[in-house]
Amino acid sequence: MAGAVDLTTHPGHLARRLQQAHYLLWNSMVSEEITSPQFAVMNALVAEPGLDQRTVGARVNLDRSTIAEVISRLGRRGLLDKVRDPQDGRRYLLRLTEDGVRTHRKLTVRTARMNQVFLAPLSAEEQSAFIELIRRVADAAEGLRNPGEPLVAQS
Amino acid sequence: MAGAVDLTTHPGHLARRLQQAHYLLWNSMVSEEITSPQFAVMNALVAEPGLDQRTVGARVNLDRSTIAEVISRLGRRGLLDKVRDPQDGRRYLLRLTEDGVRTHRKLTVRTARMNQVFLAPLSAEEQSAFIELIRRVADAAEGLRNPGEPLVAQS
DNA sequence: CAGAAATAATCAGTGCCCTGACTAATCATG
DNA sequence: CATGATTAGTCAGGGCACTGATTATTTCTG
Repeated sequence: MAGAVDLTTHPGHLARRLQQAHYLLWNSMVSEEITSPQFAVMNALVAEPGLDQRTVGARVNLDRSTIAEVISRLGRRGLLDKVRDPQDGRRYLLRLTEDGVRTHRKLTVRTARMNQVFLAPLSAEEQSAFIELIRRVADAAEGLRNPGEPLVAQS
Repeated sequence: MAGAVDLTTHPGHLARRLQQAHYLLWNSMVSEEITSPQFAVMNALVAEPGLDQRTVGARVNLDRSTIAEVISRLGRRGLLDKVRDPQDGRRYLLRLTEDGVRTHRKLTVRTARMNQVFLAPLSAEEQSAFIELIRRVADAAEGLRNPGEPLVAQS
């Protein structure tokens, strides 16, 4: 074992394991059709209908290429509509269809149940700490890449 | 915003963001050639040379398909050797090449630096808590899928 | 020892995630 | 108002991650 490190102390390796574990739990408890990133996009459009792709991507932390794929899949399933912005011909304005809204509502319930199961091994205080610590590390790391961009809206 | 949930309280969404943030930091601070999962595989083979694919996968939490791809890439770059097990013709026995060992050693140093930067926003106590909480949640969620399999070696 | 069950690896198919190069539309400046 | 810079979206390419089906080998059992 000369030279090997203990990966269970490496946050990156743990982050990957955590994400995979969540992926599997989502599949078994929430949906086999809609993925967690797809739900995040739908959720952003429930909060703010009519956003363009780029902005949705910023809201849910998906880059321009990935958001395009996710949106194309949601569109193919009839959960979302794309319309050219008449004011700005580069943009597509996105909004959920009736079906999309219904699906989002249904998954919201299941997601809450899944979150409980996922966090069940922790006490209530630990759950809050867990959420807060991850958020701080993720925020900081994301901030390293977008040095200029303020996190709160800038008018 | 009727019906939208706050994703910053959803551990799954945070896990994805954390993993992505780590991916980007790895790319800029450790290597653009070798990925974090590839490093994990190499590390497992430094610890236990001669493992077969399946077992390496179990050590680093990668499924049979993914581990095959990762190993194939490492093989193509000359970092790892695959030899049929003479005792069991189904298995491939894996071990790093000289170059693989050298590369692992070099990345180990950089990985340690990256971990410091990644965790820098947390105090020392928070860093320990962060690691421990993620590990407990990931362990528990992984346990949900492999009900029978004990976590420690079983003879 | 032959047929059945189990196991290691592969393959096809889907989806997420990034980068770099490209197109089309808009905006800003001279 | 024309040219250049910026911006929204697409596309090609590489890598990670899963499932279900298939192949080859070994093991278990009658």
